[in-house]
Amino acid sequence: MPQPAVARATYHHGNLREALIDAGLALTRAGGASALVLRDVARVAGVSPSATYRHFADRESLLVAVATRIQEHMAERMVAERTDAALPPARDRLRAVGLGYIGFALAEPGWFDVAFSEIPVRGDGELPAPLASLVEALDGLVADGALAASARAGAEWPCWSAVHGFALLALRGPLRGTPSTAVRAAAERTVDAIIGGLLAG
Amino acid sequence: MPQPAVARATYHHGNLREALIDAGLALTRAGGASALVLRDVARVAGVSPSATYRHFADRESLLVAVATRIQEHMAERMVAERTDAALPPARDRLRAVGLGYIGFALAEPGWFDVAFSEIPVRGDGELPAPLASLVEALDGLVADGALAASARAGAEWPCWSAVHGFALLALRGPLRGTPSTAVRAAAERTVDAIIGGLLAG
DNA sequence: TGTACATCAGTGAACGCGCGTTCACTGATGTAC
DNA sequence: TGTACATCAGTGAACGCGCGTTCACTGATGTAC
Repeated sequence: MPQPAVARATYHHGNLREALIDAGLALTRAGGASALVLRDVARVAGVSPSATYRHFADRESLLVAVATRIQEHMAERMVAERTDAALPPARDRLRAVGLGYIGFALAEPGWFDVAFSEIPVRGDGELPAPLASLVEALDGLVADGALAASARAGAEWPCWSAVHGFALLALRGPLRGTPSTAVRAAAERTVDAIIGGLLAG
Repeated sequence: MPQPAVARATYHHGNLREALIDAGLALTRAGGASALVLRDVARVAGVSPSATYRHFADRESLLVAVATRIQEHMAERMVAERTDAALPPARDRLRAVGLGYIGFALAEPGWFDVAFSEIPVRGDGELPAPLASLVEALDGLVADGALAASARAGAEWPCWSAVHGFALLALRGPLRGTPSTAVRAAAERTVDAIIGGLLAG
């Protein structure tokens, strides 16, 4: 039972909305979406449960706010790094994006759960923040001539499917409990296979 | 509020265990794992809620029984058919298995949820029933020389990852609501990409 | 510069629902003699 | 063939917990005059 993170000096909190999101981040990091319990969020923020309703209409609103924050955080962490110097840069960038997605999921399973398993996807057709680097990487491959312009549309789905599915199999599926080096090898193979197939097709 | 499926004539049910599983199948088909509510299951089976405890230790046990049944059902439906006569038979069989997995998920989202999203995977290292045809298809590719024997180990993961991820993106992700022909095209592209990459690597 | 008052941001207690689970019980069934 | 009794498979009511949410309230803050 965590105590209030910060004992408040004043009756008015000052920045409760942000504090609630921070509390949500702390709780979901350890426990996933189901750990976002309003009583707990309020306690961690040092406030009574009903105070949350001054800033969020309901639990779902807070969950969406937390999920969005996580997606932004994930996008920052996924700035592509070189993973294989033998590959052409554009292709390696796509590889890094894929491995970064999986890497984040395995490093932060609770957050990944909130950001990509529990949240219904936004209706506006906009992709979540971490997908922006996927889009960029694919555009880069077209610019380099590695991917035909005519094949660009919809190229996100094979890529995203492979890494998303792998993350879930590794977190909740039969790969759970497998030594991390073996998981890493399987992740690389999955990413390399989907990219290879995409560029060959 | 569904009424008892069958009004019982006798005090003793006769085959309540099976009836409870059937009720679970009916409920989860429409509502996924969260629709497996013991009161509802009992009502559909025409029995009082506490009667379920004579046959299952708790909700989780019933859920596992229902999930297993679904997996068996899915495996039966996934008997591979030719999908592309231009491909070598072994390769086309793998393609059919992948498209079958996705097809089942899209046709029966509630059941797919129970069988592959909510259930923690069995600890015995055994793969769920529908994966047997994946194993067979991969073995067939090795027998045909399309896949090197040295590359056989772990080849399940890229394949399963791609179709599993695609199913989830199509059911809960941004592809939800897309016309089914477009979804089908994206599914085929995803399956073809992962297979192409796997056989090329 | 001080006072009245609207407004905003909290509190604390409780409501209410969903739902797994338990408990004391009753009806039906089979088996020994 | 009938009776006593153990055993099994149900019933019905209620417990109890988690947890989102509401409601009447109180403390703090800012603004008009």
